[in-house]
Amino acid sequence: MPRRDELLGIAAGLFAEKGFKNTTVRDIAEASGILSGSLYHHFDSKESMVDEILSSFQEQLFADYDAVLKSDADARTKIEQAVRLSFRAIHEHRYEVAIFQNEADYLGGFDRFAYLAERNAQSRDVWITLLTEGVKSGALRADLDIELTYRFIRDTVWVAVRWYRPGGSLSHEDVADQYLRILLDGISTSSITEGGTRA
Amino acid sequence: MPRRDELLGIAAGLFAEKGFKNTTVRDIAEASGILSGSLYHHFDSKESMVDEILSSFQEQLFADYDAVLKSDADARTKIEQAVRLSFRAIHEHRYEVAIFQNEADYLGGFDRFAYLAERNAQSRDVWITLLTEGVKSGALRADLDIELTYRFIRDTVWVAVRWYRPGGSLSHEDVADQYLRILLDGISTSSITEGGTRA
DNA sequence: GTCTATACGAAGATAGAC
DNA sequence: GTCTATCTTCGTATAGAC
Repeated sequence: MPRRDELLGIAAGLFAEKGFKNTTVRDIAEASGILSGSLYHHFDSKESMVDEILSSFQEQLFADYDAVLKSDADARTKIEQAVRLSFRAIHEHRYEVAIFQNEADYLGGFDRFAYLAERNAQSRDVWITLLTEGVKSGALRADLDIELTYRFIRDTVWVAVRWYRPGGSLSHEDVADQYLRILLDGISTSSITEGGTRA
Repeated sequence: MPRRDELLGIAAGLFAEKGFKNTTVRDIAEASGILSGSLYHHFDSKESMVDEILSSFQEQLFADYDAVLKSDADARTKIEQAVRLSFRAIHEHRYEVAIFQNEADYLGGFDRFAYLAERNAQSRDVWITLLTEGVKSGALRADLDIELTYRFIRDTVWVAVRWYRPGGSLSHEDVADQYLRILLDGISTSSITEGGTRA
């Protein structure tokens, strides 16, 4: 692995654990076994490091979403796929996901990170499309508040990065299964609706 | 309102919006219309400010949880009450909730904020108890992974502080209703279980 | 590619006048 | 209760030697 990538990986771990602002350039250098000045041989600034970490991750993630969106599976399958790929992303890129979750609000305020907001909007489009399809096709309840459901799914999925650990008792596939089960069917044995389709 | 509380409120807003570390003592002073040195007449440090904000909020919140836990309602009702009071807390104390959500991990590392971890454990106890009761009483599916379900609920509820705004199109009661509906019944019109109780 | 040395600014905090 | 002035430490970043 090129030195540059190695350093980025170390930085990502620290940013994810302690936060961007709470991680000093000296911390990153020390964790890498070099001195802070030496980092500037590889990067122009601490900001450039997060930038590279986040942008390369996002690019990959959205390529995956696009593939799901464009597939010809039915609405419900697409939703399941989108959820599963999100948990896979948490598994494979947990530092990147954590940094995005924790810092996007703050970083998004700078011009340089305007793409974060764009990606967010893009992700919303994907989900709103999938959910709308789902309701139209009859796979999802017709009385759903699509916007709220989108937020619910988005939050539910990504927030798992706070506790998910690769190598724990549940694999990312297991977690995705359980989450989907709750999301699709709920935790209750009986419905609270009056006049729902199931009761 | 005593000056002290007024200043705490202003600080809370800034901490919630920009993060603890990203908010400078000078920011707080400026937003309060005074100079940074003057803040130290009221507080010994920036840390003391978050400390006071978080600890007083937590005390109140846990009193509410305890009341639910000790009530003699059935398991399902208690779960609903616990969810509703959480959304009410988001409504009434959104800065405090946001700060806790964003900074607990980092702050929890300091001795002074050890109580945050204790409160977290306490909250877990409440939910595990409620969910276990729920399964035992037959109100919740017997095949639930209690630990995972706890995390799911905790995350789902509190993360709403990221987008909920008082005065928006949905009241906190509306949001709680919709969340409970999804949590309890899911978003689907038909079950994905094979051998579930409903299918 | 890393080190030494250091500049520069920002941030938390203090002392004493008003 | 706030201001003026200031100290100190820390963090980002740079320059040039090795």
